[in-house]
Amino acid sequence: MGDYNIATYARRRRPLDPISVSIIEDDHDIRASLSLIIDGAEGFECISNYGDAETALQDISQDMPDVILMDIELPGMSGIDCVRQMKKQMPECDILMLTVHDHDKIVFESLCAGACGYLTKNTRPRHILNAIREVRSGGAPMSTNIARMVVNSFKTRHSVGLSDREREVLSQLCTGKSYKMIADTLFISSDTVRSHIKNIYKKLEVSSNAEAVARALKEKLV
Amino acid sequence: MGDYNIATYARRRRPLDPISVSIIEDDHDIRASLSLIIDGAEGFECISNYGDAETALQDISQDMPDVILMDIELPGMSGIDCVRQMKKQMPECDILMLTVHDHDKIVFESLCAGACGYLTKNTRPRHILNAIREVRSGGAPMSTNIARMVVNSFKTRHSVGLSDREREVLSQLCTGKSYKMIADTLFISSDTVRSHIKNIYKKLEVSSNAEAVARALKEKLV
DNA sequence: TGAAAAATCACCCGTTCGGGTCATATCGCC
DNA sequence: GGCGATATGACCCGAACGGGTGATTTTTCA
Repeated sequence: MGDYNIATYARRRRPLDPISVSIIEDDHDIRASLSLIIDGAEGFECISNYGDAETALQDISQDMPDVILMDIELPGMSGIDCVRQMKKQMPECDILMLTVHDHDKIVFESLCAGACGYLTKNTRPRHILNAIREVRSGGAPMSTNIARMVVNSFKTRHSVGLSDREREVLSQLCTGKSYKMIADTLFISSDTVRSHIKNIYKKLEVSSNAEAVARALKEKLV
Repeated sequence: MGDYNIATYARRRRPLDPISVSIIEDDHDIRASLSLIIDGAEGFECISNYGDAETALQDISQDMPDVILMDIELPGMSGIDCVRQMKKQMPECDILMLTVHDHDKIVFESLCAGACGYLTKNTRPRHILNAIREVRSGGAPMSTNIARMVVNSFKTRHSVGLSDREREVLSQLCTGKSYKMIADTLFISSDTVRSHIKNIYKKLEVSSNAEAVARALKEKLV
């Protein structure tokens, strides 16, 4: 803990130090070329690399890198679980996923675990270096298609054919209010609220309060 | 509708056409310089610009731009509401927010409304042109700090001191299961589930199913 | 104009939920 | 060894909820 603070302090005091990078990637060739790319560039330093998550988790706190490049498909523990652990050990460290996967689930899980950026493996060397610089200066570098995926995930979907009033009631429900409280807020009787909610349940194909709230929030219906 | 499809078809067939851009921005000077920047660049064309949302909404369907640059602070209807309307009229059109605001709420509201990217106004002219190109090729250009803000919003927070078992029960609750169903899933009695849930309520400071689910999902506790 | 959809309200009935209280077993930690 | 936190379980009670049925009014749209 003491060491940790000193390291952080040193990094802040000497911003012209090279950015130190660790690589976690099971393919030896890719690991070697990433290493070369980073060490060969002005202002970057590859201080360690690992072929699996377990070894990395054990040893990386000695390295204290500024940035980690993380593959997802590793033997044993996945790169995503590894991110979760790493972030507990070193919350100040920026982790960039560098992987072939570009499916929603994997991308979002990585970001939830604490990754600060997400590059697909076809990214050119100079773009990788740019991304490392960018993440270190407070950004979140992503491949273009990943960025769009991330931004699209915010879009409110109105897929289910709820009426305006029903959406209004549902959004009240999502604040955790009781029928009575919703009724008071919308200036209608609580029987009317019940009536709306029964219709909402039918349209959402659910049968309880919690289920409706869960669907509404997960699918961004409100 | 017919016109709309023809326009789309034409755009897809002739990718070398300049990218057509409309600007919605109330400051005349900024509007004029953006116009100049875009028209002065190879491969771009500024086909229209508006000083307020209402006029834009009325007339822009004639312009059918590929990309819209949208300010947020407009006289009358806000840029965010304008995005919502525009997206209904022209779902294929990419909208980039170009504004001074960089507060969470405004940024996320913009993206929920359907914006495909978000640039802060200190963005350099050539970066604006890059962003337009990027959004047109399926990306989601954002200023670096905005990107980090967006990515951070995914992070699972474990701020509230729930025990592992409590988190497990809560995550079941968030799927909309009844106490009985959770009990069966976790192989415990439903009275135990109730007991856990009562403790969860205390820790989350809530007093109902819906409220707990809402907090858990909104604050990403599970 | 006239049918369909949406919004409003009411009542019944059985089930689930929320709050309270209490008890036991286990685990980690000082 | 004992204290606190956690996990497990039970019982009671009243309030809230879910499902069904039915009715009136307003809005919408063809």
